Amino acid sequence: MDHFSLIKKASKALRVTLKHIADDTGLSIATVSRTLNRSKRKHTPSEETIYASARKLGYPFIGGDTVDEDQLTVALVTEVHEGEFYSSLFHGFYRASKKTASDVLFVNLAKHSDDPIEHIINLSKKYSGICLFLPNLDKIDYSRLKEGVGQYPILSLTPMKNSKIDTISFDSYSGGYMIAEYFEELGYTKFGFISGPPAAVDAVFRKNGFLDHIQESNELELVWSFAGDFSLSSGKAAFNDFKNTGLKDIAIFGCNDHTCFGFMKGAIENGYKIPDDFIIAGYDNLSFCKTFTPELTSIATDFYKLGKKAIRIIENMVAEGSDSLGHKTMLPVEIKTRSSTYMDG
Amino acid sequence: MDHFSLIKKASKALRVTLKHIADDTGLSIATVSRTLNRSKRKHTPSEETIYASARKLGYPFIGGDTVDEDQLTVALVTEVHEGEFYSSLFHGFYRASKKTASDVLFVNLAKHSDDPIEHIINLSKKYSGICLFLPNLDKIDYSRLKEGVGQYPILSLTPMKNSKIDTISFDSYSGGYMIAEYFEELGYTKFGFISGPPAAVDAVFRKNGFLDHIQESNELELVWSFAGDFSLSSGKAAFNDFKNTGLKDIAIFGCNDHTCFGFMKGAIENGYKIPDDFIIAGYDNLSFCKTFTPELTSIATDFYKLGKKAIRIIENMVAEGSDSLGHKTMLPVEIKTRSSTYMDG
DNA sequence: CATATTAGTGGAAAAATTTTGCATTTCTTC
DNA sequence: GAAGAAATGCAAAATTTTTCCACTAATATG
Repeated sequence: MDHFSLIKKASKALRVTLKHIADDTGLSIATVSRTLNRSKRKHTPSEETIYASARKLGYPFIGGDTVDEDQLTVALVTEVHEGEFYSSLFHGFYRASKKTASDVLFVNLAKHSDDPIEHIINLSKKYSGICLFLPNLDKIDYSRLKEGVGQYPILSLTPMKNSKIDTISFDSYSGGYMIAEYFEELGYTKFGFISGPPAAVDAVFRKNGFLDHIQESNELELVWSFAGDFSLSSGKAAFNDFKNTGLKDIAIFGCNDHTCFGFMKGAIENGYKIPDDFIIAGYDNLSFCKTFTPELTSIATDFYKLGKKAIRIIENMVAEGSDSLGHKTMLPVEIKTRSSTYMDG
Repeated sequence: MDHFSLIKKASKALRVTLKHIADDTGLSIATVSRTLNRSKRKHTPSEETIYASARKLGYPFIGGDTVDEDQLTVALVTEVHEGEFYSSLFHGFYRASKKTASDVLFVNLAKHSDDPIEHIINLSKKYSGICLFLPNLDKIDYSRLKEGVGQYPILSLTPMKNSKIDTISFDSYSGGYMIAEYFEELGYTKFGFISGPPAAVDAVFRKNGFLDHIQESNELELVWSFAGDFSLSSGKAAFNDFKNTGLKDIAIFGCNDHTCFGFMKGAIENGYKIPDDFIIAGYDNLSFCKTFTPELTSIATDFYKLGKKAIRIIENMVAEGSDSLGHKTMLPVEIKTRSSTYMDG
C-alpha cells in the first residue's frame, strides 16, 4: 500500500484502475470488475472490501453513478463564519435548488486557505458551475481565477468594483438610499450613521446610498457618524459616542443589524426610549429584528431570489457556452418598517 | 445529443467515454484525449468546448484530479432551514475541517427529498464518509440506509432511540438536568417548563433531564408547563398562558432560546421585570443571548468539538475498516449563566 | 454418503477505451 | 505567399475492462 502511494505520488496523477483495487484487496481484477458492476449489492465481505478500497483509492465509479445529463451541479464556494448570515445564504440556495434543475453543493475553503484560487480552479473541473461568496478576494485573485478556469460558468456574489467575472448581488446602494428617503418621509432632517468595515465593499455601497440622498436635499443634514465594524460591540461603542454628543431626535442608519442591536442595547440600558429619543434602522433583516424590543426596521435581502437568479445565470452560461465578462446584476432590496422607527398605534 | 441521452437512459448507467465527448464536440477522440491530458491548459476554443462537454457528460477526469490518498472527503448531509442553528453547525464543521486531515463538503438534500435514502446511498460511493444531520429520518430509514451502504463510515448527529448506525450528539439530557440543578442552587423551588415539538428527540431529552431532577427532590415542584414548538411565537403564547396563572417567583426552562426570547418579549411588553418576577433559561446559546436585554442564560453546545469528534470517528472507521453498530457518543454541554437568572451587581 | 447445485473466484481471451505516432490541415508570422 | 507552429484525424499500439471458462468450496438433495 505504501508502495502504491509512492508510485502514485512520483508519477503525477496516476489513473486509478481495477488493477490497483485488485492489488489492494488481494483479489483478482475479474472479481473486482464483476463486483463493481453488479447492479444489486450483496454485502459479502469481499464486496465490502472492494468498495472500501475503491473509495479509498478514488476509483471513478460506474455502478450507479447516474450522471443526469440535464442536471447540473453547481458549487457554492464560501468560507463559513458565525452568525445568521450564512444560514440565510445557504437556506436561500437550498430552496432555490429545489426550484431549479440544478443541484447545489456547499463547498468550503477551510482546507485550502493557503491558495484558494488554485483550489477553485480545480473545483471547476468537477462542477458544472461555481458561485463564489468570498468577500476577501481582490482583483488580482479574480484575474488569476478567470485565467485558470477559462471559459467557464462562474459567478461572484460579492460586488466588485471592476471585476473580470460576472457578479450578482443585492442593490446595497439603493438600500442605503431607501433608508434615507424613508427617514425624510417621516419628517426627520438630522441624520446619523454608523459605518461598517471599510474593506467591505457592500457596506461602502450602503453608506454611499444613504449619504448621497442626504446631500441631494438642502434640508437634510448628517449630524453624527461613527466608524463601526459590523459587530455588536461596535454598536455599543457607537452609542457611547452618541450619548456624549447629547443629540436627540435624529434618525440613525446602522450599516448592519448587529451594530444596531448593540446600539439599542446600550441605549435601553441608559434609559433611552426608542423611537421617542431617536429612530434607528439597520440592514440585513435578521430574524432577530422581530425578536428585539423595539423591533428593528431593516433592509431585507431575499437570498432565495439571489440563489435562483444565480443558478439560472449559471444554467444559461452552460447552455449557451457564453463567457462571463463582468456583467453585473443587482437584485432589488426591500425596506421592512418596524417599531424602531415609528410609534405603535 | 438527444440520441445520446436516449441511449444512455435506455441502457442504464452507461459509462461516459472519450467517444461521447468526441461526438458531442464534433472533434476526434484523439484530440479529446490529448486535450484532457495536457498538464497545462491553453484556453483555446476547442479546449473550452471539450472541458465543458466533459463536465456536462460527467466524464471521470484524470488531468489534475489529484486524489490524495491520505485526505478523506467527508460529506455533511443536511437540510438547510432558517436561523442561526445551521450557521453554527456549518461553522463548527468548517473550523473542524481546518484542524483535521479531512475535507468536509456540505451536501443538501433539496433535490432528493422524494427519496433521500437512495440519494445518500449514492453519495456513499463518492465520499469517504458521511455525517448525517437529518432529524426527520426514522428507524426504518436508518435500517434501509445501513442496508444500502453496507460496511461504510457513516455517522448520525441526531440522537436516535435505537439506531443501527453510530450516533454522536450533545448530552441534551444533562443539559436539562443542569438547568434544574442551577435553579435549585439559586434557591428556587417552583419550576416552569416550555416544551419543544414532541417529534424532536433532542427536545424530549432536554425535558426529561429537567423533569427528572425535579422529581428526585422533594422540595422541588413543577408548577406550570406549556407545550411549545421551538418558535418565537410559541414563546409569546407561553407567556400569555403564564400570565393568566398569576404565578411569580418561579424558574422557567424554555426548551430552546427562540422560545425564551418570545416569552421574554411578551413579559417585557407586559411590564414584567426579569429576573425580578421570574427567572428564565434557554438552550442553544445563540449569539443573541448576549444581545437581548436581559441576557439569556442558556446551555451552550460546542459545534466545533462536535465536528472534530465526528470527523475523527469517520477517520478511524476508514483506517480500521470497522463497522458502526449503534455506538453512541455524547458530548458534554455547558451552562452559560447570564442576567436572565440573576441580579446585576 | 455420493452427487448435484450454487456461488465465488482467477486466468486468459475478447472487447472496449485510451494513448500515441504520423500525416494532413489550418492558422500565424514575417 | 512561404515557412513554421499548432491543431487535428486516422490508425496502430497500449492499456483497461469485461466476459468466457474452468476450478473450488460450500450447501442442498436423493
